[in-house]
Amino acid sequence: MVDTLEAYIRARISHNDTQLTDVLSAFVTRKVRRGEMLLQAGEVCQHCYFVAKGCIQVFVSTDGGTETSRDFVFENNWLTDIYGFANQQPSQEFFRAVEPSVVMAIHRDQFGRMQQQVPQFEQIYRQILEQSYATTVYRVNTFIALDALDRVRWLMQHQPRILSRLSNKLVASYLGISPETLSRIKARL
Amino acid sequence: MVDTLEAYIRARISHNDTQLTDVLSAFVTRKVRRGEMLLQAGEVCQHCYFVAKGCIQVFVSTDGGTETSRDFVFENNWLTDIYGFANQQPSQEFFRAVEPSVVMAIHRDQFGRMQQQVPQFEQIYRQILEQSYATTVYRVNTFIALDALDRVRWLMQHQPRILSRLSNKLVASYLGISPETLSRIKARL
DNA sequence: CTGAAACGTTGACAAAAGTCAAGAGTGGGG
DNA sequence: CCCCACTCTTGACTTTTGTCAACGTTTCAG
Repeated sequence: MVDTLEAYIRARISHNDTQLTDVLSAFVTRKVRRGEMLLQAGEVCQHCYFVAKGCIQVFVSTDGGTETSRDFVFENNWLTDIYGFANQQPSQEFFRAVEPSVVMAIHRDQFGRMQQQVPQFEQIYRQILEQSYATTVYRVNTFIALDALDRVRWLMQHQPRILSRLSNKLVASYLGISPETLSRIKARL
Repeated sequence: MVDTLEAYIRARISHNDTQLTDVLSAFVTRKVRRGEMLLQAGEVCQHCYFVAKGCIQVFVSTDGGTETSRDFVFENNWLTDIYGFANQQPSQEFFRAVEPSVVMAIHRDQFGRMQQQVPQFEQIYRQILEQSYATTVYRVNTFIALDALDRVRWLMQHQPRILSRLSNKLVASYLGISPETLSRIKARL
């Protein structure tokens, strides 16, 4: 699975092979079973993950037990509680594999070391940060304004993968609507 | 107004006075009238602003003309379309002064120069990025799950300034509810 | 100061979405 | 490969929120 990560990095930064090997060896491969948690709310996130296979749900849980998904991270994407990871603050979110998954994990300490040793690593971090931020801003702008129907339409246009690959229950938790409403909306499209 | 920015920077980075002067001189002071736009959707954001006084509304506009506010940036905070600013992409958002305001503007070219010349500048940028990201994540997690009443309660707890300082219409556009609903909710609290 | 334009409040009604329940369908762990 | 737990769908009903309208209040630009 390290090849997925290697390809990702090769495509993005200039490098020499020694450095690339160094970077790759800082990552640990980890299999995650369906339903298994990678991070619990309240925990301080110590790892940055590259999802090599599968899908990780990022969600919050209310007192009533309702779960709301902020994001689904598929293969070839990064996953971490960025703010908590950088500032050693407890996470408010949970990470859970919703498919059998494989992640490449780098510990915070190694991550810091890499940032100092490999300048391009810093660049990648900033790219991830900027990209994640842009995605989240987009999500706020879209969803505060739209009703249930338009949210589904938006998802069909911008994230069809979420609709086709995940259960209605999960999709509904991403859209902030009930599964029943989602079911009815899909029926009349 | 440059003193506001100077205090902000002094409080955050180690420096020598020559560097600080260099940094400050890269900024241009600009008065913004109430209602005046600092950025139009579709435009590429060329500046990073430090709001020294007043309040800038960050919002999107739907085809129907409905405006939804993603953020209100008060004095002592940074304002830019981060993704578009960094990647020279058109903005989807508008920036508008909702109070008579004063901003300190730094052009993208100067910004890049400062990042190279003053290492701490890079740190500040990353801080802003991480902070903005965290805020936006918080907003998504909160609002997708909550109904109108709980959104208002959340705002009272976390952003009372928005409630007390801005008009009901603006607050409603931030909460994603109608002004009438907000008015009714406030009446029975 | 002042008046026009925007804003806030309230009521009546309509539309959207949630809740609860029950039965059919499905998928993945053993 | 099969069965059980979970999910999906549909219906009936309730609750929440939006919309439209009317009118009083505020605000700020000239």
